[in-house]
Amino acid sequence: MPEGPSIVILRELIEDLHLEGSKLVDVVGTTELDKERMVNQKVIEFKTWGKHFLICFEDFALRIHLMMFGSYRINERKESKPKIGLIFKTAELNFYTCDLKYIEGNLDDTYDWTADIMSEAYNINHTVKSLKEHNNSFVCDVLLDQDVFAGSGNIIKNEVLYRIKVQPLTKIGDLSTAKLKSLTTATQQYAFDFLKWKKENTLKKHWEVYGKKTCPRHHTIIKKNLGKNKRVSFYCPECQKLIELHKK
DNA sequence: AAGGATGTTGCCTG
DNA sequence: TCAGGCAACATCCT
Repeated sequence: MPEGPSIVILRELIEDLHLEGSKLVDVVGTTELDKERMVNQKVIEFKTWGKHFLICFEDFALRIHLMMFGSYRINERKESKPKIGLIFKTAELNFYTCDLKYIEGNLDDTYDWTADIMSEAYNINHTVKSLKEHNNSFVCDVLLDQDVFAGSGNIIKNEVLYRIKVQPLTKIGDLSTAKLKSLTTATQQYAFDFLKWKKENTLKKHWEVYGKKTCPRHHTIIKKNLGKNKRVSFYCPECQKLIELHKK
């Protein structure tokens, strides 16, 4: 389910219901969280930060993270009980298998919006700067680091690396500033392509390496668990060579 | 139909 | 001591 663009789709679907300003009539679900706290509270806004979906109230927010297996239903219910169900007078939002948490106070104190690849506040120079604090990290790890690229996930990671022709085990310190800039812009660009394709239901069709056997240039793709997190990487050893070519 | 996967945290161990 | 490994959470598709 998740990766930033999918969470943006969720926010847009919910924004279409125009629930901002309305109060929660009831809150149900199997969560251990204090559900009463939200009853009769007015929702100010729905926001996203990376893979986080945020329901903002006067002085706190509910953070919903769909993790790997999360799902939701809008004005519908699944067979199973929701982890949390938010009942409004005119609508209900049900979330399943998700991680829930209250964020206290101003969200700006918790979230750096300039790191969110889907945000209008996303800032290329700021991201290049934070990349340079990870000179010794592999690019495949950094592309999953939510403090650097909030909202990027394993699909985005693999597709971006193919687009910019960088091998997953390249160290950030071995990339020129210009290449770091391409990495940063390509991640944002791919995220918005992902969003568009996901809406059209054509996302899979556009994958160039993720889940593929051969790349668009017909080379055999390598599938391997790489980096400190050992997440699966798909890459083309021909198109993405591990060389110092990018060093200036 | 078993196995793997768009994710993250926190505990255990050496 | 702390980094790395790995289980846990729980679902759906192939």
